[in-house]
Amino acid sequence: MTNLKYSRQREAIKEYLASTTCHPTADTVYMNIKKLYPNISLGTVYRNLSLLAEHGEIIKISCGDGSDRFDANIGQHYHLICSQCGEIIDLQMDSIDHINAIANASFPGKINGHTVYFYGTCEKCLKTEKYS
Amino acid sequence: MTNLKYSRQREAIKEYLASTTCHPTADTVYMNIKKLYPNISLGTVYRNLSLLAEHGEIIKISCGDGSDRFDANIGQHYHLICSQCGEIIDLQMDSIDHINAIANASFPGKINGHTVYFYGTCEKCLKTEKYS
DNA sequence: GTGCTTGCAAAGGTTTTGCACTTAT
DNA sequence: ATAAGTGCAAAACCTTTGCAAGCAC
Repeated sequence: MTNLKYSRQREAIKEYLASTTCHPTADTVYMNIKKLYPNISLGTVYRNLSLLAEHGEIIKISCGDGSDRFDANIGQHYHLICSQCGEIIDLQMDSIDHINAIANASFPGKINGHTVYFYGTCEKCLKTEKYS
Repeated sequence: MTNLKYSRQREAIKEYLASTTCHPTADTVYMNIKKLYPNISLGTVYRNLSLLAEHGEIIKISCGDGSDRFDANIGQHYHLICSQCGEIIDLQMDSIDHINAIANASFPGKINGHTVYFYGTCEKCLKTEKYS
C-alpha cells in the first residue's frame, strides 16, 4: 500500500463518485471525468479506482455482470440488483451482521466478513410490470 | 431458454462438476474434460456451462477474482472465500433466508433472493497461520 | 531531485461468437 | 430433415502494465 500524492485526476474521480448513487463502472467514471479532463486515460481511471478501493475510500462491487462497479458510500449498507433493469440500488435496512456468527457456528475456520447482493425488482420496474 | 439435446460433452461436464466440491473455473473444467474428450474446445465448455446455469442445473459463482466458478451443488448453501489461499469452501450452516424479509422491510420494490459470500480463513490456513 | 502520477499504447486474461461441419431426435 | 451442438479461430470485452514524460512534495 503505497503513499498517495495529490492528483487532480484522482480528486475528480472521488468527487464524481461522491456525487452519484448509481454505482458506475470504470468506463462510466472515465466518460464523466473526461468532461473535466479530456486527456485523462482509462488506465489512470483504473489505477485510481484500485488505489482508492485499496485505501478504503471507495468500495468495489463485483456483481458478476461483466464490469466491476464503484461506490463512494463506504458506510455499512447493502445492494439490490434489479432483475429487470439491472440497476444497483442502495438498501436502507437493519444490520444483518449476525449472519457471520451463524456461519461461524459450525465452521472450523474463521469468518470475519461477508458480501451480500439482494436480487429482486426495483420500485420503478415494479410499477411498470406487466404481470402482477 | 432453448431446448437441450443430449451431448456427450455436456454430460461429461455435468459429471465432472458433480464429482468435485472445489468450484472449478471454466478453464479447469476444460482441462479435466479434455482428458476424456481431447478435442473438446474451450468454447464448448463455456457454452455448456452457460446453458447448464441457465437451466438451473449448476450454479455460477462470481466472486470477482477474475474468473467465474461453477458448482453442481444446487441445494441451498453458502460459500466461504479464504482470504489467504483463495479457495472457495462450502459452508454447512443454518438458513439465513430471513435476511430477505429484513431487506424487504423498508424497501419499496420487491426482494426475492440473495447471494452471500463469506470472507475469512479456512481451517487449513488457520492451522498454518503465523499470527494468532 | 525523488518518487508518485499520467497518457498512451500494447498486452493480458476471460468470455463470446461466426462459421462450416457433425450429431441427436 | 431439422434444429441443436461442436471445434476452431477470431473477436470482444474488461483490466492491467511498460514506458517516457510530468507533477507533487
